[in-house]
Amino acid sequence: MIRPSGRADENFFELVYEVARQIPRGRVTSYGAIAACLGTKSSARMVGWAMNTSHSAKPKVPAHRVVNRSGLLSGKHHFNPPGSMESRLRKEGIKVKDDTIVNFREIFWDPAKEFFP
DNA sequence: ACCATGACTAGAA
DNA sequence: CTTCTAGCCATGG
Repeated sequence: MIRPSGRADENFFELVYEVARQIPRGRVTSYGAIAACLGTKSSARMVGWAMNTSHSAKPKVPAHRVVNRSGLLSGKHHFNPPGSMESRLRKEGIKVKDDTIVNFREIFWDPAKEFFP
């Protein structure tokens, strides 16, 4: 983990962006997984908030590859247009049905296990 | 300062 | 499977 402090600060957002940018094409992860990777395991909500403000982040953050722990596209209503999240995922070969990633378990990318070698 | 609201989650029933 | 609870903490009224 990067930040053992367990406390969110300005760096937290940048760290969330960095991790999210490492998500490979065609793979997805969850808010909680990113939070855990940063040492703020119980603050998945803050990861969600970070995604909310990630629209202005540069380089771009693939926020569409971050969903909740069930594989549900809980953040689709924050995209313009709302359907763009699903279409981007489909474009990467990810199957989505009823706002949920079908093979979520198989394409799940855990930053704690695969980001830091 | 107090209170409500979330792109959340783990655990319990 | 569903529903509920508690923990989380930045933001805004």
